[in-house]
Amino acid sequence: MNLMPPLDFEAPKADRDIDPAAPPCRNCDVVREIAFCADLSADEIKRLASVRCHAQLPAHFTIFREGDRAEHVYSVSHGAVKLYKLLSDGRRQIIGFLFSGDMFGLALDDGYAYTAETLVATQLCRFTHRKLDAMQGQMPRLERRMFTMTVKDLMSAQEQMLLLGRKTAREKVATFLLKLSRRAQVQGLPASPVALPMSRADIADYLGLTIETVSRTFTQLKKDGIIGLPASGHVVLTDEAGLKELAEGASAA
Amino acid sequence: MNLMPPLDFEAPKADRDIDPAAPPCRNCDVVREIAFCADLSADEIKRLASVRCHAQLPAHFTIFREGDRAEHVYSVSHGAVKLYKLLSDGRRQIIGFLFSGDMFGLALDDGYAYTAETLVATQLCRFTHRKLDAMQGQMPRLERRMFTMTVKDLMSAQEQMLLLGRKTAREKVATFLLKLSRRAQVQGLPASPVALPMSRADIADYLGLTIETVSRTFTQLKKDGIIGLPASGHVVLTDEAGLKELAEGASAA
DNA sequence: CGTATAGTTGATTAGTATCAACGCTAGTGG
DNA sequence: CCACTAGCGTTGATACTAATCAACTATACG
Repeated sequence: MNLMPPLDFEAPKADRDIDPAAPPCRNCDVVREIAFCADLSADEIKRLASVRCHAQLPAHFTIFREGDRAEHVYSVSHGAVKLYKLLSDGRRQIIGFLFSGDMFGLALDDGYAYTAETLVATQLCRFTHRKLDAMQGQMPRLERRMFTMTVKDLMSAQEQMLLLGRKTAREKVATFLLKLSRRAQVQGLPASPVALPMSRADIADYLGLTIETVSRTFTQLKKDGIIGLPASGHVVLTDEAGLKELAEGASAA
Repeated sequence: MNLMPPLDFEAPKADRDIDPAAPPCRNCDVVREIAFCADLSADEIKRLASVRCHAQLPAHFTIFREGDRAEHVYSVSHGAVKLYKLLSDGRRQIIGFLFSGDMFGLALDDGYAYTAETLVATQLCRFTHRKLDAMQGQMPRLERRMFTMTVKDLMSAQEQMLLLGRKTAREKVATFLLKLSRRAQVQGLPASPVALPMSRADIADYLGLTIETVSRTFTQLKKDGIIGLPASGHVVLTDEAGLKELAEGASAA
């Protein structure tokens, strides 16, 4: 099992590096379309902006920890974030990788249910739950949007349950690569040379495997001509149809 | 793996047995508190009631299938329901067991993402998405309530990811029993002789195990004096503290 | 250029799946 | 009313996937 503790053990001072006067996100065009700011009127965006903070965080920065009092909701402007839960002996399950436009930090009373950490240098939007709640009823489209995004997250989580409970290592890796590829396309990036901003350990903890099994599976898929591994951190989907078959569980080779 | 197809292969005629004039739920007192009808004003409940259907369904009845056009949202009044996803070769993952007050059937465009089937004779409330959408903005507390319930479902799904990806068979079963026990308490039932309305196959497909492993694990927990198995379908939590330790991953015996 | 970290590969083990047989329970028909 | 049968659950023997342990290589960093 994995004994990797969070990489950043400083007191969780999320406020450091959060500058209310920081400029808005870079790739706004794409993000505006998919983030929870989508669908809003100009007026609504203005009101929302008044309770928003931007932050530029370095890679491997702990945004908050499981159990921390849940004060903020976040939206990824640019970069990548992982969310994970830990067992007492250090076993870790990554419950999601987030990219531009994704939202996280929703919680009910009991504090955050997971730890959030940047994978790479990341720009975030931050909103306080309190202020959002105070605007409750005034921005129906925002509430609606957050609801829809949460339903989508739930369905994605259910897909992941199927993966974790019933798929083989090979199927898990295939599904993972396809998911990353589709996510890249949503961002307007090419489907095929997919960037892997996360480590093998992260992939393993996301798929319920060990580092070694992930590595072996990559190698095997490469040997079978299904993927290419040109450079560390990048995968070419040579045979996307083959990957899809694998991902859906066409059990025989 | 499991080759269990849905038990009911009739065309999905959910309308059969759905009688708009049927009486409202039995254990309303409890259900009203926890269902999504909670928090509503009398007026809101009245309006909601006007778009609601009740249904009394037999055990092992398929309510809808993965991929069906998503027309309704459901709330369990009385009974128990399982939700599951299938791989093409029949492998199955149960993504949730639902009881009184639980909601299901939310979907985005692409049809239901899972199949829903009763475990026992079950009474349901049904609402059409269309009519609920039409009331959008008019019943903020209802929307809020559905949102909160979805967030709760998401957090529960994330817990289950940790279970499926990182827990051992023993830990999985312990976690499952505790979860059932806590759910029973919410319904005002005793914590300890817990009813298991689902088969070993269902439990296995919920925990990402096989029937045999579930059976063996129950036997082992009984030998260790942690649980009692007085009759089929019931479990006594003899050593709740021990179960909790197990569930949290206190790895050593 | 040297060291630390991440990733790959190999050998072995362990936990759970698979295959198989058997017992129990409940429903059925004589 | 009771033997019969079907399905569920349990138990045992064996197989196999992925984990563990270990060594080595490649990459990044000071």
